[in-house]
Amino acid sequence: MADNTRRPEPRYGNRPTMKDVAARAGVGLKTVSRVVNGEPGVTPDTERRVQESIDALGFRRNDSARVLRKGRTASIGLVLEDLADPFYGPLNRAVEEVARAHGALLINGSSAEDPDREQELVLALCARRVDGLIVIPAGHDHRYLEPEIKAGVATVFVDRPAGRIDADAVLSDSFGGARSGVAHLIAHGHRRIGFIGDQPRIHTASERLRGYRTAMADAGLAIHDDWVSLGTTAPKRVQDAVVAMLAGPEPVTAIFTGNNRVTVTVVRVLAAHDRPVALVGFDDIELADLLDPGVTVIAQDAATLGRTAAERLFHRLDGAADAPSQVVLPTRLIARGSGEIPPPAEG
Amino acid sequence: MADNTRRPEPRYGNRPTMKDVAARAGVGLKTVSRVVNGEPGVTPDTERRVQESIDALGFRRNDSARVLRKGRTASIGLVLEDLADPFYGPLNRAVEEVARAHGALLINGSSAEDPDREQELVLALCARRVDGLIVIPAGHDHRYLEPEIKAGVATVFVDRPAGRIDADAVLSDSFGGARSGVAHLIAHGHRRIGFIGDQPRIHTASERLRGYRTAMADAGLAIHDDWVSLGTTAPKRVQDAVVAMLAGPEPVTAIFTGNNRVTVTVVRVLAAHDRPVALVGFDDIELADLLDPGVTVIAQDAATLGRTAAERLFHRLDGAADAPSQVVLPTRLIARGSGEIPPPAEG
DNA sequence: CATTCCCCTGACAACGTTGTCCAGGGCCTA
DNA sequence: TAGGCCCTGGACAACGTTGTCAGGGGAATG
Repeated sequence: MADNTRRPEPRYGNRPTMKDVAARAGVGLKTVSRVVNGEPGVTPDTERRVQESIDALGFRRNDSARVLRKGRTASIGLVLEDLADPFYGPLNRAVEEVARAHGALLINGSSAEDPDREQELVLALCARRVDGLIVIPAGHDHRYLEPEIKAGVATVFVDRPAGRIDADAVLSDSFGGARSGVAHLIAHGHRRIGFIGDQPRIHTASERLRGYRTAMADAGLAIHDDWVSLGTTAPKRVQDAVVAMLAGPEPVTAIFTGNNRVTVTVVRVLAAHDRPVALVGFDDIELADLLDPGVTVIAQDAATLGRTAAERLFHRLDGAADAPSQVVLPTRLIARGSGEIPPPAEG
Repeated sequence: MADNTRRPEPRYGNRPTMKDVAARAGVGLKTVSRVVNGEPGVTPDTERRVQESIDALGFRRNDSARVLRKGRTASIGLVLEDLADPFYGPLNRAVEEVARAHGALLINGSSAEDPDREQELVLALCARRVDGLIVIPAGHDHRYLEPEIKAGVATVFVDRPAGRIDADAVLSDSFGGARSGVAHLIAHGHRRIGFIGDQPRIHTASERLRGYRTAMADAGLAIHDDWVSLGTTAPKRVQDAVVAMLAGPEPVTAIFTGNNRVTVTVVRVLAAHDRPVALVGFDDIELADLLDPGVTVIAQDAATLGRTAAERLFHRLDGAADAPSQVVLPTRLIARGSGEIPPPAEG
C-alpha cells in the first residue's frame, strides 16, 4: 500500500482540446466546434482565426467524446475466423471498401474458430458501441447477442448462419456446390469417392458433407465408412486421411475436399503419390491453374460475400427494419484438369 | 410546454446505463461501477443484486465513456497497403495476436497504396484516440504525424520506413535479399537477368532494384535498359514486361521479380513460354513448391515482421522512451528449382 | 430615427463512466 | 463499555464534445 503513487489523472498525453483552441483564438467553445465540423454560421475571418489556432496547437477532435455525445460511432466490427486465411482477405477488403464508402471504420479480430473467443470479441466490440457487426460465427448459440441486437446493433452473419437467433446471413451454397462437385467426379466415371472436410460442428463443413452424400445417393452409390474423414485442417490429420483412403481395401479413385486448406494439403500428398487420383476442392486457391494437373474447384466469391453482407448491414443502419433474411450466393465449378482424371481401368 | 415530445438527442437504441442498473438494484452508481470492473469493496450480497440487475437489463458498459474518462482506449490501429494481399494476412494476424495478449483491440484499414488515403486513415485513427499505430506507409512524408507522436501516440512503421520523421521501423532486408537472389542466378550461370518490380516510389521496390543492380555490378555485369521494368503490379503490365524482355535483341535468360504479385504473373507467363527461363521471386507464395519447376524465392517472414512491430509498440506503450530504432529482419533464399535452371547453351 | 429581422456567437447542460472523498455502521481492542 | 478503525456505499465532479437556446450587433425597412 505504501507504493501507490497514483496519479489523479492517468492521462498519457495532454492533448489540446476545443477549449484550448477557443482560448487561443479568443472565441467561444461552440464556435470551434462549428469550424471543426464544417457547420455554417461562422464568418470567414473567425474561421481563419480558429483554423490557425487548430494548426498551431495540433488539435485533433476526440472522437470518444463525440461518440459519447452523439450515440453513433461510425465504426463497424468484423469478426472472422482467421485473419491469415487467404479466403478471408478479399472478404475483409470488400467489407472495408463498403465501410469506407459509408464513412465508417472497421474494427476486426479473429475468433480462431473458438466460440468463447468469438463471444468475447463480439461483446468487446459491442462495448465499443460499434454501430454494426459482421460475424463469421465459430459458435452455435448466439443468444448472447439478443440484448445487443434489441438495443440497435445491426448484425449480419457471413459464411455460416447464426445459431438459435433469427438474424441476417449471407452464405455460399455449400450444399449445392459440394453436390455438383461430387457429381462432376461421378460424371467422369468415379464410383469410389472420398470426402475430407473440416470439423463437422462447422456449418459449412456439414453442409458440404451433406452435398457429397446427396450426390452419391443420387447416383445410387454406397459410401464406404473409410471414405469420409472430418476433423481439423492440420496437415498431419489430412495427410493421414488421404493415405488411409488410398490404402484401404476399397481405395478411392477420387477425392472431394471440403475447403482451401484441406485442398492444399491433399494436392501436396497426391503429388507424391504414384497413381493419379482425381480431385475437386471447395474454394478456389491461388495458382491452382498452374499446377499439373490444374486443380478443379468449386469457387465461391469471397469478395461478393463480404460486399453483400456489408451492404445489408448499412442498409439496416439506414433504418431498414424488414425481417432478417438469408441470402445464398451460388458457387461456380472451375474445371482445370484434376477433376477430369478418369478412374483407373478396372482389373 | 406543449411540445414535451422533444427529442434532444438522436440516440438510436436506449441502452441501459449504470444509472439504470443502480436504480433497479437499489444501490449507488459507484457500486455498480465497482461490480462491473471487479473492484474490491462490495459485499457478496450487494454484488449479487447488482449482477442480477445487469443481466436483467442487458447492460453493457459503454467504453466510449470509459475511454473519455480514462484517457486510454486499449486499441491500436493497423494501416496496411492492401487487406487482400496474402502477404499481409499473417502479418495482420501476428499483430492481432500480440494486441489480444495485451488486451487491446485492433482497428484496421488499407491505404490502397494511396498517400492521401493513408493520411486520412491514420488521422481518423488518431481521432479515435488509438493508443498506438502500426503503419505500412504508402506516402513519403509523415510529418503530419508529429503532433500525434508528441501527444503520445506510439507509432511503429513496418515493411517500409517512415518519411521525414524519426520513428521506429521494422523492415525486411529488401536490398540484401534481392542481392542474394540475383547472385544466386548469376552463380547458376546467368549473365542476362531481368528485373520486374513494383513502382519505384515504394521503398521496398527501389531497395530491391538496388540489390539487383549491386549484385550485377558485383559480378561485373552490365545491365541492358530493356532488362529493368518498374510499374504497377497489374497482370497486363507485368506480362508485357516479360514478353519484351524475352523478345528483345538481347533476351534475358533469367528474371528476378520484386514481389509476390509480380511473381505470380510471371510464373503464369513463363508457363506458356517455350524456352525455360530461370526465375527467383521476392516473397514466398503458396504452393510454390508444387509448381514445375518449384519457384525459388527470397522469403520474408511476415508473421515475425508483424509480431516484432507489435511488441515494439506495446513496449513503447509500457513506457519505453528510448530513441526510435530500425530493426531489419533477414530474408531467406528457398531454392526450389526455378532459380537453378541453367541458361541455354550459347550458339 | 426607430423597429424588425437575421446572422453570428457563446453560455450551458448532457452524454456515461470513473476517481475522489466523505459518511455511517459494524467489529475489534483496551 | 467506549473508542477507534476498517469496510462498504454513495454523492459529486470531471473527461471533451455537441445540441439548445438566448443575446448582441448590423442591415434592411417603415
